[in-house]
Amino acid sequence: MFIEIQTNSSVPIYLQLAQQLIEGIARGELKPGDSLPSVRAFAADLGMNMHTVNKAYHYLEEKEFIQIVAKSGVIIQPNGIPKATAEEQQRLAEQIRPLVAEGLVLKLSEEEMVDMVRELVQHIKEGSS
Amino acid sequence: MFIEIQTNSSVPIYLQLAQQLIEGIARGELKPGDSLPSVRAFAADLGMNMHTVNKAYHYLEEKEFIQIVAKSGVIIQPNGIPKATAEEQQRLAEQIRPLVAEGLVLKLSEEEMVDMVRELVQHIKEGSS
Amino acid sequence: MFIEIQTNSSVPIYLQLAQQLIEGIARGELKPGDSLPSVRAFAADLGMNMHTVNKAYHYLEEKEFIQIVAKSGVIIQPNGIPKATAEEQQRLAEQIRPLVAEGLVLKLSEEEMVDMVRELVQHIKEGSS
Amino acid sequence: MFIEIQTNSSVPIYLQLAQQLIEGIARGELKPGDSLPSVRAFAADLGMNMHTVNKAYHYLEEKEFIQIVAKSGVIIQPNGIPKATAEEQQRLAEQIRPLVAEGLVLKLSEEEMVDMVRELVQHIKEGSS
DNA sequence: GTGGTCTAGACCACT
DNA sequence: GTGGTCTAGACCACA
Repeated sequence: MFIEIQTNSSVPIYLQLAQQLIEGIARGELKPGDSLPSVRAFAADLGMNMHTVNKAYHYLEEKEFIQIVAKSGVIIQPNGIPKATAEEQQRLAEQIRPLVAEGLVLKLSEEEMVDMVRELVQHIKEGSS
Repeated sequence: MFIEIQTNSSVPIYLQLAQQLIEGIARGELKPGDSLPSVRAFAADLGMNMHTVNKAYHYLEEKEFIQIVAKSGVIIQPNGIPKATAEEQQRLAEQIRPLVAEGLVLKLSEEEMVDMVRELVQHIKEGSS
Repeated sequence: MFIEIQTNSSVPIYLQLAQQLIEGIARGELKPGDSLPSVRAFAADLGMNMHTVNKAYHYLEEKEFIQIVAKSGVIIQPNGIPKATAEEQQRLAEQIRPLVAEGLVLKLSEEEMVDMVRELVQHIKEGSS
Repeated sequence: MFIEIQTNSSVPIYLQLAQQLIEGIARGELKPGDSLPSVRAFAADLGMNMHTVNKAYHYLEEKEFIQIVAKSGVIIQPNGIPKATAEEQQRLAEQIRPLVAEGLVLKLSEEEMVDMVRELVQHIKEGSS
């Protein structure tokens, strides 16, 4: 699992890390029950602050994508991650909404945006950037 | 043009304002050449600070969606907004990517996400939230 | 004498007008003693506010490039414009300075900037933009 | 790095600061990767407001002369600043143009103006005012 | 009356 | 401790 951080991005480092772990799960590279490195080891590995890795883990725990077992380790949700609730879908839609609006202003057609999503799905599943 | 701000959202107020103006443009409610309220009038109207409106305006100016004509007023890009360049599309896709990844983890199918985008397009064009 | 104003420029309109009149003088199109349109006529001609033309004229008067004779008219300095004093040269240099610095940061060589100036001199004398 | 601000100049304070930082880069005193003071520390140092320094930094960031790494600090563009594009050269030329025109009106010869530029280059590189 | 600029002081997210 | 955001209130240049 390669993690690549853009230090000069406006996206916080902890979020970039969390998002890349999410992609790892989406891709099936990280499976239910798999364990993740300890905060300390991961931080050392990635050359970032322990707090930052910790924050990424807690972000994923809040979404129930992982389980943090104190003094033991971190594992991908072992029971599998349940299908999005209507609420979660709604929340996702609200986050995508301003981007779709911007696309429309930039004169992208509905089909072009749909294609963009389809391509993203493929890229994520293949692990290509 | 109704603007609705969530003061307790993690999305900065200036961004929420900018995004809703973008939806207004996408919906065709704000047409090229239309003028926007003065920073002061708008701020008073929305119950926020002048500088916050100013920041939203500058954000939109940077995207070339509006023109700030110094000491005169603010208007929607009068020449029309050009179609997204490949770069802009790429940037949009990168912003949507983590959301698509999250959708996949939440076991949404490609079609479900495509439908989500289609619905968003309709909602934005109709002006419904 | 064609005057072309960019309404969406950050350079104030009165300054753009004044600068173009200065180019007219530099080019020799406006000669000592030539008269300029009245504030009222010029404003109507250019579709701008009287105050704006007035301000441009006063700007040029302060530099002693023109003479405003109350209730009579505006003429190009009839005695000819004297060569820059050391002070005036100094002031010009100070205004050019930050632009030269920016050129250096952008890795332009001294010669490239000198060429830029030579070309500008030619363009101004020919009246090309 | 000495910064000298003229409070009674018509050039905004934030711009004066930015221009002097640009000179620092041009002079090589500020090298790629060097860090700049925090907005607060610099503001206190210079006796100005945090927001004014912030504005100068954002101005330089827009020009891609520096990088603002959120919540971490500000550094001189670490990859080095690329050579001016044709567009950037054009923009610079347009800014210099009215000054050259004024020089011509003040009967400066092409050579005198070229010398002025050459001297400016020397002064900037030496750090003399 | 408009946006531009500046100051002052506050809270927050991130590292 | 850093930059990001927000509020508040002021003066100025421009149209």
